[in-house]
Amino acid sequence: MDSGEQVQQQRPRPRRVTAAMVAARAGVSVATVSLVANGKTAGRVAEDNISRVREAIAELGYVVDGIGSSLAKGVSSIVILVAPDISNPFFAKVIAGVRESLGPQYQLLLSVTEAGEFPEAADVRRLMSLRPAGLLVDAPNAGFLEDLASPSPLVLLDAPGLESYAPSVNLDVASGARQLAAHLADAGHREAAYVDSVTGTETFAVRRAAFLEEAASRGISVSPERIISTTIDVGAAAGAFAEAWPDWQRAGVTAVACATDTHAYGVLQEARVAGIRIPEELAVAGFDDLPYSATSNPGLTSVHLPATALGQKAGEQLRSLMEGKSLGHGGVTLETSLVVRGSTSAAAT
Amino acid sequence: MDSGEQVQQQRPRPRRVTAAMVAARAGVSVATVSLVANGKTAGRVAEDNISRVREAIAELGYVVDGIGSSLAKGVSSIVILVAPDISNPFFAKVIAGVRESLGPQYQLLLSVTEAGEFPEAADVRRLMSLRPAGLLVDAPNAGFLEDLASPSPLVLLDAPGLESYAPSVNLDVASGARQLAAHLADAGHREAAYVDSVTGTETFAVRRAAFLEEAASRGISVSPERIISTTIDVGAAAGAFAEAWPDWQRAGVTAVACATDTHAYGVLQEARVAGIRIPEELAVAGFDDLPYSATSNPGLTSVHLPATALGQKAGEQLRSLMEGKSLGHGGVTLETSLVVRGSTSAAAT
DNA sequence: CTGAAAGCGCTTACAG
DNA sequence: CTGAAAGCGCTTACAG
Repeated sequence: MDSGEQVQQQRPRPRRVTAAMVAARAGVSVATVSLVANGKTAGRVAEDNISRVREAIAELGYVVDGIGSSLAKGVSSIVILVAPDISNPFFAKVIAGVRESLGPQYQLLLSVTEAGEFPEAADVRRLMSLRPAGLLVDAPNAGFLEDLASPSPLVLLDAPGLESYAPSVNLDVASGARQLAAHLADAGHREAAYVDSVTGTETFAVRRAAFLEEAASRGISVSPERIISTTIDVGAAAGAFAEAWPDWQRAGVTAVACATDTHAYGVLQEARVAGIRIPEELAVAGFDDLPYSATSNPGLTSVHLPATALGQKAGEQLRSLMEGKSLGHGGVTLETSLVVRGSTSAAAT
Repeated sequence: MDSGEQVQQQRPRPRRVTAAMVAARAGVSVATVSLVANGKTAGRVAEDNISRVREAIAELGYVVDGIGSSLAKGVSSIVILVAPDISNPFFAKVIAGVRESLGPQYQLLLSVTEAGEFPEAADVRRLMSLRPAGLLVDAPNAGFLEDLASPSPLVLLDAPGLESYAPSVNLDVASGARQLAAHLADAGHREAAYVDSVTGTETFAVRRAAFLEEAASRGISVSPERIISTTIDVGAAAGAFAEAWPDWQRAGVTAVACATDTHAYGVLQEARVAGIRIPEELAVAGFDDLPYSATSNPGLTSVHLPATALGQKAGEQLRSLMEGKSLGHGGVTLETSLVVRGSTSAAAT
């Protein structure tokens, strides 16, 4: 603690510096100040006026007022990121990627709602009244997009099957899901279960469908009563698994695939409590490949999803849109891949 | 995937509904519309006009324009949350807590920067030009607060020693740190190391100082060369630990305390690779008590920090401030407590 | 109780 | 190249 007791400074409340003040100081009109402040001087402002204004701006510490500017332009510098599940650590990386590619000109507004929920129509309206420069929607469902009808540039993240609504950046989760099913089949599993996310987003439907299809085609049985759903929460998943396990065990289940690593952690946790040996007695796997999946013991087998790249790509696309460029045709799809660790293979760590 | 191919709707671009349109429809002035829309009718608008306006609002789907309103009022409905490390999952809970207590009237704007960095003066200026209704700053340092000089209501989170700058909600991390040192001393450790965060925020300084002091007083030696720092990242911590371990081992180190669980995961990961037995050969502990700490094997001993409560309390305080109430005297401090698990105690899980 | 009007701070045709 | 002016959508004294 290097700060000790500090007395609250009673600074003279700094008056907001306006374009008019800069104009007066530089001896020009506010129109000219606006042109200079926005870098729109090309062939419209004399060199010496440019420097006079720049000086005045620096001296007064002038910053264009975001609100006034937005009202005049009809659009703000805010980019809204809507996502159903910010509590997933996966998401922090997505945000970081978005931030990086968006640059400092845009401010990122996070729309946070109840875990797994999308904002209500009223919330969306309120958000839109901020006149966002652009919108990013993560893991949406069709219903939400129908309601949205955004007049602002819009890019979807992780929205398989919804590409027709807006430019999308997707993850090839189906491929990862198939790799996982194949891996389990190769290891000799014949009876499996699936822990899904209750979030009604398309990406989870795709993960499950692809896994089930590939599993079936490889002789793994996953009957409907062996598919359960919980929120993306370690405790919730642990509880649901604890409740389901006796039946599953009786049915000879030897492998559980989970919609996210977070769900899988819950299963691992409960398994430890219940003394279920992993992977000998039960193989466990998830999606996300969170940093902790490499750390847990045993390590968690997981479908790696490139979170940062997802955010970056989406930010890039949105930026192009906001700058009025049109996008190269077809959405972007990023690769996923299975990372095998000790939770499904005694040979791995 | 229940959506299949959808054809992009070519909706007639929905014209923005303004107060003037509502006024025309209801047969009143825009002033009256504004009063009704803002619920400031008490003794100023006739009952039948209120209902006429309400009807018109509903029929047209009018929403007060955030930008126009902000400009007129001089302040927006945006609350800015500044934090140096959003990649820490701890943070997602803090955000959720803030969101909950702030209510739907305020929009949460996230200021995201490079991991561990605070926004530059220029970034802050740009943010302030949005005329935020309030500011929340997580784990700040004194320098940043000096620069900030915010005219908006401001509440600090996890800002030990900085209470003089603004109302604060703190975590008693020192107490947790002391409990941890005591726990290690009781377990017989005499030579320890510390993995710190490079983020120059006060909370980490307090954690370290309290740990070192209590350790020293209980006969645990942590010489300066046994204090290393990395970003809050599993891989970075793993690498730094790998490099330091040979020396530490030679010096007889049997315990490592980490500034965050994330750092500790890195140590656990590297320990597994290097075949270091936990906790027999090396005891490991962190701060945060992330959900994964209960799941890892061995479980990670950690100082539990009440993340959601932190966000909630801070949101509450800010809300009071924004509503013009003055705050009860003295900052709030939330308890922390040590959770002992297998990483420091063979007896625990 | 009501509305006309000023004003918030800016941007952008427009006339010169 | 430059500035006066209109306008963005709202809120808030103010006069009635």
